[in-house]
Amino acid sequence: MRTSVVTIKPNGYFCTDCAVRGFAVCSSLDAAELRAFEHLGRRVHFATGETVFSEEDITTSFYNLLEGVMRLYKLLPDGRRQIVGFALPGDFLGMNISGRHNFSGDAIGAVTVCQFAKAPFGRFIEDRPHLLRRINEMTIRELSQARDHMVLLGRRSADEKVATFLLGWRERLFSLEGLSNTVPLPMSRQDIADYLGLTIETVSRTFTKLERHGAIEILHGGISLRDPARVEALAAA
Amino acid sequence: MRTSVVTIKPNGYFCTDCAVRGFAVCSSLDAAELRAFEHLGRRVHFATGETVFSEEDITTSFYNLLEGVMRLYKLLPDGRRQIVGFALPGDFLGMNISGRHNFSGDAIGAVTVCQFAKAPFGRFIEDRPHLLRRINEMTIRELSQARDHMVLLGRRSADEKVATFLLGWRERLFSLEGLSNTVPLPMSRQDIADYLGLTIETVSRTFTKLERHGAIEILHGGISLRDPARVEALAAA
DNA sequence: AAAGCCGATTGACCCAGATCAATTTTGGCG
DNA sequence: CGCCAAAATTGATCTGGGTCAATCGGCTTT
Repeated sequence: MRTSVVTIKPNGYFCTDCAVRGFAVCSSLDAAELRAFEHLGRRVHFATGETVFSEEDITTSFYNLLEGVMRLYKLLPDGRRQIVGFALPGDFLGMNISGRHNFSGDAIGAVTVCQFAKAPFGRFIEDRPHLLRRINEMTIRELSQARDHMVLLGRRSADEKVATFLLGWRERLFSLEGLSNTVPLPMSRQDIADYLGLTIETVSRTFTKLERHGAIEILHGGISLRDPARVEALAAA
Repeated sequence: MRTSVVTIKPNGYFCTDCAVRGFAVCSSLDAAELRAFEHLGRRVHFATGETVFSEEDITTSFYNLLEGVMRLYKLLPDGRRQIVGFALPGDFLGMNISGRHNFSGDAIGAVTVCQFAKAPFGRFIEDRPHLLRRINEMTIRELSQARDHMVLLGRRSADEKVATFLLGWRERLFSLEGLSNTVPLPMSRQDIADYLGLTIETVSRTFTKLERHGAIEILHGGISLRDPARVEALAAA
């Protein structure tokens, strides 16, 4: 038996084995393209709290989130913060037209990203309209989520915001780890408050109230939906 | 002199003469493509208050706004409304991935749109990646605006919201009708309130307050920026 | 020009959620 | 362990903006 010739990728990973292969941008690439694509990205790790990219920074890279959770946010000059979304594995980050990131992203817990230099990535896309179509599709989905979130921020009460957040977060985790009434919340209460346009105290009080009414149970690092129907009723209102 | 052969478009318009030719989606098409494109769209008029498309309706058409202003909004079951944006000439509407519109759009004043049936438009795009790129670019710009608006809705005071709105609206009109301190406001106070996540009374009171302080002057159908620097200071805060 | 209507403004009062201020709980770390 | 710092909870109080209720004013209709 002869020794097989194996290509070893510099950073030791293959796209074919990638955890997000099936649902990230790269799901639009066939096996041959994937081999070319493989040389474009490199895995990079970030520790808890580290910033992956900053608002107003010139965009030099795009990122494909592989592991962990990120908070994406914008700051006002006086320090007020609005979290515009949480990123989960499979999310593609960094697209913009101004040449600068229009929000910051940092790691909630340990994070692994697949980092692409902007120029080579742009060249790779150039003659692969199916990849562009995939990116456009993901952008349109994000835009739809952004509009839903505008409704939440502009027109919903604190109770409705919290209930909607819990159900929406559970729904997003569904595709990654299956449906469960136990919902892990890796982000802090402050993060949740800044996502919902509330203060940390209001978020805390609302959680406590929901627990008192038997709708949820507060766990370490998450919550459990004791009465999903009741939470849904609150969110629907 | 022989009689010249002239192609007459069924609805009597040519894309080459179109008011939004230079900055709408079609700006990515060359002269030859434009002639093919011309047969896809038809001009449709809507009167004040008419609905162009409704949330949850199956998407059968895309729209290129040619004349007028539209309000784009989502409703909660109990009637609360969040306006997610105002559309101006050149805006492209109707893209989604669910197959249904995810917001409603109706005419503020008289509106003219260029309507495209979804399927033929999709086929036209198929082998024209530059058009797809143009659409993607417009989507990314919208997403960036959506995120800015989330910050406004979640973290800004009523004064800041109103000041930011006036400047932002002036800025958007800039490219269409030049920079001016007189800002037409074709939408109602209720529309502004539903865009900013406020009530009509708060919008009205804030306008009055800005006028008392000499920052603006309230006109019929608009406002005039008397002290742009002061309004900018309020918005920046 | 009087009547009627609808959008906008103004005033009086109220309350959801913010702010301020302690605790209490949790999570490292020597 | 026990100590410290950070996060979360809870309580007391305040207030920005909402709610409710009159007007006001500009347009249309006759």
